[in-house]
Amino acid sequence: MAKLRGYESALPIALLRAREATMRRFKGHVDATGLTLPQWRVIRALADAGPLDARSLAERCVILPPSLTRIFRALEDKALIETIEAHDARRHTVQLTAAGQALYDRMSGRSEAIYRELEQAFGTENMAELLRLLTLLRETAEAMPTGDVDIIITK
Amino acid sequence: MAKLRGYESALPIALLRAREATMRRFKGHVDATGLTLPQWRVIRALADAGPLDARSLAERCVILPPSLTRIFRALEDKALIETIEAHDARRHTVQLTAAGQALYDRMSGRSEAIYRELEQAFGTENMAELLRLLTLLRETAEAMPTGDVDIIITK
DNA sequence: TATTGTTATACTCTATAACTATA
DNA sequence: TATAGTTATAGAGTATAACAATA
Repeated sequence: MAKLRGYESALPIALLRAREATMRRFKGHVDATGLTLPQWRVIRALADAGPLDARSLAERCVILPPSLTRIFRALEDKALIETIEAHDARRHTVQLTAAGQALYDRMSGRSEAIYRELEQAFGTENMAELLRLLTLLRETAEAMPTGDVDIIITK
Repeated sequence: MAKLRGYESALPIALLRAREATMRRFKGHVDATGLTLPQWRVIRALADAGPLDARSLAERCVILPPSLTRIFRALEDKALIETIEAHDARRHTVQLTAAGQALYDRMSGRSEAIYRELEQAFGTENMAELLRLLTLLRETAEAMPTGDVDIIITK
């Protein structure tokens, strides 16, 4: 049996470790808000895109629906988001409150500074290329058949 | 206050989403072993590098020490790893058992096939470049001062 | 009937501090 | 004294299935 590529260069692990090393730089900054990282992703996604429903947030923030339900509750308790009524009453759509937007605004300057520092050390071109490849990889993987298909077919 | 780069292109989020999309392809495969993803990372790291102590595994597998203690217990209960005595009795060093190696061998062929399929769709050059950049990013981030320094200094 | 979320439930991981053992 | 792990503990996320409400 052939040995797998070296552990260090296995793709999912390289992604995990790169993320861990990067996040470490932002972590204390997010901790200071009293939010967890998934909660912060929700705030940020809403700041970027405006009101979103649960499905969109679950996908963009990589959070499962049951977790998202709890996160909605936590963020509404903190008055950082609020539910708005949608045309389709099945959809749970939320948006930032003024307080949520203010929190985001306070954070964004510092986040940007951390990012610029990292970008400078890593190289502007490297960063641009990495972001391009990460997006392309995601789109490629999402476009591929799931691999569970054969199980479904054999039923 | 300047708006952050778009949510989609934020580095930690791009890393997370790329990993999620990639892992989805391997997930069912790992599930079939009855191991969790962190447990599987430990098996794989040991298969790649031979006996390792807790500190090395925690770092390579991105697992906190308390989690690792439990994972050692779970994998020893399954007889996939075993503890070996080290020169420094403080160190908890483990290695794969024959059963652990056999499990890894059974998995590696299928893992490699999934990887090749993804690599083909993504492009061999893209994959090589992405892995290079991920490693460089991690090394760059790890080499930078932690950013907590100013807090320490101000005390 | 299909879709959108929520609830229920069990398990694992995260995270921090305190503690034990060894060097 | 410093280091390596483990234990303790609280909390959050993961994951699946079952359910409720709406389309």
